[in-house]
Amino acid sequence: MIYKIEKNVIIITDKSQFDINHILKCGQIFRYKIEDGIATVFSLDKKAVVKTENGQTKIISSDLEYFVNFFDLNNNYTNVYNELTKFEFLKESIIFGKGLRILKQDLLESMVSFIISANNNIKRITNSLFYICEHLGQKVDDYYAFPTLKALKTASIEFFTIAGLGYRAKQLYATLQKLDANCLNDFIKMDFAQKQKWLISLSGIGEKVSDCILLFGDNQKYVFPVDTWIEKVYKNNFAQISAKNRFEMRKNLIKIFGEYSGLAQQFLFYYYRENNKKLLSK
DNA sequence: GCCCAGGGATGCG
DNA sequence: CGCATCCATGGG
Repeated sequence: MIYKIEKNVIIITDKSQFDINHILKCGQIFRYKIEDGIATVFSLDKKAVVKTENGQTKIISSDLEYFVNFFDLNNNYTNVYNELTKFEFLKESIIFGKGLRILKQDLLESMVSFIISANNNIKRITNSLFYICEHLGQKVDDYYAFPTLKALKTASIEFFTIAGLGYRAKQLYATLQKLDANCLNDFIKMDFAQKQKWLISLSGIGEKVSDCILLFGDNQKYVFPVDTWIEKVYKNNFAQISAKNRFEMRKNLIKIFGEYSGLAQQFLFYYYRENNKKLLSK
């Protein structure tokens, strides 16, 4: 057990298991703020405030059970770290991002977030998502919830354009019109191949976005989202393993990292994106 | 003005 | 199939 709950606060003392800065800044989530060292995280209609003082992390929320699952706190990462460290290539990335964890986010919120992420930058993705919440989500205390599917389906293409989605506005609109509570429930019962096939059949979702949704919104391990950064990492470090395109890079990387693919990808994305100038030339 | 950002859809051979 | 091209938009 890496946490305890005292006086309605989750307490974590092992920073090698949980570093809120790395968890939030590694690109898996967009709805968060860090001000004066205090992090605020939003997921669906929930909010958590995360403070770290004297090496002790406190998570404060009105729904602790939700955030125990969200932060995957019943999963001890010690063993995973030991296995990941065996990959020499990952060592620097793991040292840099020690305490990074894969969040267990909502499926629909992940779908919307990563459809918007395509060929976009993180700042603009963040602004768009907050805008959508402010205008379609219910107000809760001092913030806005992620909208319900019903609310999202009422939004027009024009609304999403104003939200800054660019050409992704009509893609998101089209996908939302295809969704309902039934198909999201059916998704849970599908096997991996069916899930991937269904996701890619939707507008605005290709292989990379599908991998992000499966990794962050469905806790899948055998995925390796290859975006522009991972492509650079590949060209700089795996040039000897020939790959014509991102599809082949993904296949090769999953073959190398196996069940640790999703997490390895996240460490690499974070490390190389944060340090790109000195590490990547191609 | 150019290039880039957590790529995907489309059309052409 | 593989591949080239287009797609909005803000920032560097």
